[in-house]
Amino acid sequence: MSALLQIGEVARRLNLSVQTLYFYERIGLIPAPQRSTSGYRLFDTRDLERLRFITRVKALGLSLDEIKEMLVLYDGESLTCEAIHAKLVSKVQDLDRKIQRLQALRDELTPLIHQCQTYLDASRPSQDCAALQDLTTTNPEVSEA
Amino acid sequence: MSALLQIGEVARRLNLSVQTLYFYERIGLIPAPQRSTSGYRLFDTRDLERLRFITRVKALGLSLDEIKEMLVLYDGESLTCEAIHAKLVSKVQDLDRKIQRLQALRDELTPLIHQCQTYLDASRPSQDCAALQDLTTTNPEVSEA
DNA sequence: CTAAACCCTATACCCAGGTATAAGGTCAAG
DNA sequence: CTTGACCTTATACCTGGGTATAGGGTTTAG
Repeated sequence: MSALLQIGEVARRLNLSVQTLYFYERIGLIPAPQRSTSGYRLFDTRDLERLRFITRVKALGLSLDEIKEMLVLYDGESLTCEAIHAKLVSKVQDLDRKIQRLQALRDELTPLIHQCQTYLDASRPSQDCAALQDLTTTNPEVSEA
Repeated sequence: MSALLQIGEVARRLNLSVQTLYFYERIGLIPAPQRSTSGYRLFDTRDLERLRFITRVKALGLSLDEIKEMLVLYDGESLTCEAIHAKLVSKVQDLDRKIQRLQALRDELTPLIHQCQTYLDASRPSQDCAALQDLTTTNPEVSEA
């Protein structure tokens, strides 16, 4: 057990492509692994663990840059509960902000749909749309855009 | 009134950059405007109206491709209530899907935060984090990723 | 000995929605 | 007649997270 694995086997086990592994190495997400005499990459257990950490955190929706920050802590043996807690809290706040922006957009669109619906209900399905009139006559350059 | 405007003035009025207007022309979002004898672009009222429509719809969160589709209807005089209604409904559905994905992510992160909190409360703030252990020991290659 | 199945590097490309830069032409004021 | 604020084109660059392709070397089975 705990054998050294070639890149293809690693890719297969972690469900990543070989190119993705090259890419992760290139951007410094993982360190350069050992090489065989012929120059083949050989990944050990530590490498695999690090990659598992990466894929797991990535699946949680953190960006590669955010993961890189966590890996600095991981490398420094200072991946404490506080540090992780802080990262997770800030990520959740970030998600909340994104959700709110999308909700706001949805809330702006919904009345326009109702407006269209009113026209459709009035059996004037092909008339110029009042909602469209709003869109062309409002002055976006004056609003906060 | 209804004078012809140079590109800089148009950019100023619509709060866009000149380069963005070039870009919109290049990708076919707006038609090539008239030119002066010296080759300067001259935008008329129709051009301005079209741009106002674009900025307004863009502010609603539609992509330039989606706007291009709406402009085809606009150009064909067939920008009916039905057509707009359908576009808006599909956009709202799209927003709903995005919101749900972010919510799911949030729901996955939250218990991890609570787990961290438990350790912090137990006055073991710098110990290895149980949440992290979960992250390194679960097998992402087996899950649905 | 050869063919398949691996591996390597370097480079370019993809998406969206622009932004930046270079290198030049035009127009009005002073 | 020159300066500065405009305008023109073409081209390259940016973000994020990879994917694709070209042109090689290696290893293993038959």
